[in-house]
Amino acid sequence: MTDPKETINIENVVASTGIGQELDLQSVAMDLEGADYDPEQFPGLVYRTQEPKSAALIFRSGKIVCTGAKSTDDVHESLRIVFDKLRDLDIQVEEDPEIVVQNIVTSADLGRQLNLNAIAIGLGLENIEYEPEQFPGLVYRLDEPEVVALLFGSGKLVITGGKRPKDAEEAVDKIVSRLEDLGLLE
Amino acid sequence: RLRKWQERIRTKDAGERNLQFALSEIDRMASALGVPRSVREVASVIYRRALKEDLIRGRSIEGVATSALYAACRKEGIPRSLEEISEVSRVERKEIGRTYRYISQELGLEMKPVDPKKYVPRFCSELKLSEEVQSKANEIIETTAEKGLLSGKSPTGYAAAAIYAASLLCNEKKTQREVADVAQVTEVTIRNRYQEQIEAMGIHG
DNA sequence: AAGTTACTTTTTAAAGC
DNA sequence: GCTTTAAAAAGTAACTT
Repeated sequence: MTDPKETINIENVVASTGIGQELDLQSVAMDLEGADYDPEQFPGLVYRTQEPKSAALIFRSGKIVCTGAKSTDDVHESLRIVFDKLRDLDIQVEEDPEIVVQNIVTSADLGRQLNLNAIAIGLGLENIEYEPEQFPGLVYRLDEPEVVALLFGSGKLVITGGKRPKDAEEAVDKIVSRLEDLGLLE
Repeated sequence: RLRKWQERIRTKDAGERNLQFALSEIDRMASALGVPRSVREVASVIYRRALKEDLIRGRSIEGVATSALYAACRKEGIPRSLEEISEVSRVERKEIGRTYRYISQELGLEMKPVDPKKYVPRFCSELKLSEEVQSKANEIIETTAEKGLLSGKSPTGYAAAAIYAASLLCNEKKTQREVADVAQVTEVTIRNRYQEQIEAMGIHG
């Protein structure tokens, strides 16, 4: 039997950083090829990196948000590319700006089908949200670690809201043990 | 001081008017849906609780009133789908769903997931199907749900597929389109649920 | 009927309305 | 509250072919 922990896969990492300098997004948009900038729609400029794949949102304040990376290493690599592109445009960028991981989205597989109706009752209707007319997943909010888990009938799940890869592992362990205690796994 | 007193009266009047508007809207929608008086009363109680707990701030009165009615229908065991509810409300389906989840959580309504069987009598009646078909549909729902087929599936689509299957088994066939129309789901959904259900029942149709 | 695209849920930062 | 970005899960829906 595969340990559900070993099925954990990081799907998306969101991080924030800043170059410590104000930017004229209009000119950055003109000089940076592939940049999408529509201030009427959104105040940030969108710049996509190909390898590793990610999308960076660059703001007038010089703050940057990076999304779509598959690991924390990829976040750093993507942002290094963004910093270099800005330097190519003669924009001063700090040596290495602090990068803060804000959210990690993970998927995992419990390896067996789940009876979501029974789980909703078992975990306590006051702690969960399960509205199959609106969304097929059961929403389970954990306190420790502070993450949100989406459980599906297939046994697959999504863990989001964590800041460290370890948060997802701890969450999966807790979910597995709670479901086992309730006799709702297998 | 006179001004402050007038302001209080004005505020009180405004609050009274808002409550009256919300309750009349619940009444109007309940009538349009044809639900019994007990449901309107439960909806009124939920709305007043939401008002007392200050859950309406930042939300529309109509949105909370509609959500209270949706919750009341479920609490009373005669659920209406969000699609049906949105047809008698000027609030869009997505907003009703969001507001419902919010007040449900905040008021601790502890709503159980909707049992698809609750839709069988009304849908079958609209389709003029016999008691026999209803029983068969209920049997299909119960048996297949026990096997875990219900997880994550919409209750209306699940009920629609079971009714379609039962109508075939009882020689009172209704087309997928006819059932889809009363349940307000697509034929594709009925087809998908139907296939899973007959397979789990060991039937070959 | 199959295939594609797209929307539902959750999370998170950013600046501005 | 909303706007934008990414990503997974599974269900439902609306298109086209």
